[in-house]
Amino acid sequence: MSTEKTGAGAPSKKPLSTDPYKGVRDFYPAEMAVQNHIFGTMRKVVERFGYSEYGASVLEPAELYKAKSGEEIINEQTYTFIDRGEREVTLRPEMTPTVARMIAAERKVLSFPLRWYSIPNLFRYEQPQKGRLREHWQLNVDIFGVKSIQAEVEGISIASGILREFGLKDTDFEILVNSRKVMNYILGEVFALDAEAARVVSKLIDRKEKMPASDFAAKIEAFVGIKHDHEKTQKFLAMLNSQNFDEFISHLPESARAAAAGHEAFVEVQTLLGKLEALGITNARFSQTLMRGFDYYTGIVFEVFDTSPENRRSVFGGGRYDDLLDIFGAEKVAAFGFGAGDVVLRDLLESRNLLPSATKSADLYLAVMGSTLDDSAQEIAQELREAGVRVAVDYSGRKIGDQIKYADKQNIPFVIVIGEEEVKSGTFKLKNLKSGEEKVVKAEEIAKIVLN
RNA sequence: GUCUUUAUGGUGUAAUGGCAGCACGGACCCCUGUGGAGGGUUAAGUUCGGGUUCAAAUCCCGAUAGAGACCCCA
Repeated sequence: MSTEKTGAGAPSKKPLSTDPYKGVRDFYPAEMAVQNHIFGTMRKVVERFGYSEYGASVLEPAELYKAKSGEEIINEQTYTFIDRGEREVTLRPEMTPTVARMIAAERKVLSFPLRWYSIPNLFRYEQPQKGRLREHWQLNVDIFGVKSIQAEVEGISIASGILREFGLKDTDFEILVNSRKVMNYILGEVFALDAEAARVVSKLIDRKEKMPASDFAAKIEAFVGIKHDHEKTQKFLAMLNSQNFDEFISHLPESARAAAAGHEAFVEVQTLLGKLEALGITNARFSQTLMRGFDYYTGIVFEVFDTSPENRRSVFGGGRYDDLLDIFGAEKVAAFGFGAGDVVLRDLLESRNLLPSATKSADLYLAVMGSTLDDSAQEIAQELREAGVRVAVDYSGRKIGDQIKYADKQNIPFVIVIGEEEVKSGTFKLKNLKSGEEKVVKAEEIAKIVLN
């Protein structure tokens, strides 16, 4: 043990682990470059739609998350602790309550509509698994103050636009759309389930794909108010298995069909799909089994899935939540938004080879012939930096060959060797490491060639 | 919280109860104004804590961490 060698008599301490905390990641420069690429692409697309970035602390009063669900139990999947002033504090597990809080606070001052986005890190205490860690970053895009379906159209266009910007084709992903109003109507009115039964059945529907069809059927039949009515159960299941909206309607009980087809919520879904298609978004479709876990959604909900079965988790998800400001006693604001987590997105891009390859830390490396020339090299570098070139200087005093080797390993494309002659004459041999070419240039020509 | 599975230098691996080895990578040296080469030197490892055994990287128990599934999903 190396530690035991060191201390002469001193009690040896166990060295600290270099592992990051369970379920969180270190971002070494290579991973950080990927992360920056992901965030940069998101920002580019979102800002194209006129959205402004906001931010907030990772710490929130725990009550913010209790208030939302109305349940007493603070969710077990949060990091919650008591601070030195006896306040109960939670590391934010999602951004929506925070942004709702911010908007409620400034409700009277802000002019709507607001188009806001943020890329916060979020925490949840759970067992890490594919696509789920304890800390992740999530793009949050929200539009406030737009009641019309155009908010949904815009939000889903952004989601689609981001994935396209990453290089994905419309066939690589699909956008599933449902409506809380549709499902409330179906479960509550058409199948006459009480609120509790509707809630349980909603959860079941959400998990439908995770269990054998027979189990699912048995649970549906056993649970809900359609107990002992086998025919009705079959109808219900057939409805859930529908491939499209028309089929879905056709499986409703005869008596409800006409009313449903004309129901505002049903019309809304179809309108949305029509408008998306008109914008060239061809991969959106109705999905009656899409539920989403949040209780606060009030209308349209959507999720984006990878069409290859490798990534089962939704890449993006969101919906309309018009009532969330209620808990702050603020006047209602219409809201539609979605989140896009970095973990699942990264998995998706990686599986399709759409992540950028190594990035360069500098454009030009100055190899220096001996440390007496360091100062001269600094001066040359400084001038080039003023011209916008990213320049790094070698102070190692190593042999030129080694210095060039280093530049190559760092993926720096150009090298200039700084020696007595160069400093005196002001002309340099600019070496392109990719091609091996070497070109004699004057100082003022360097920037142009390197930045090209 | 539950289950499955894994854990050997920085990385990738070998050693199936009997000398912890190899490759790549790192540092240094040789080659002294031009890279990926070669030669040489060197540092660096059995995740942690128990147990079985004459003997443990190897078998057993526990912990921790990774991967994945469940639960949950914010």
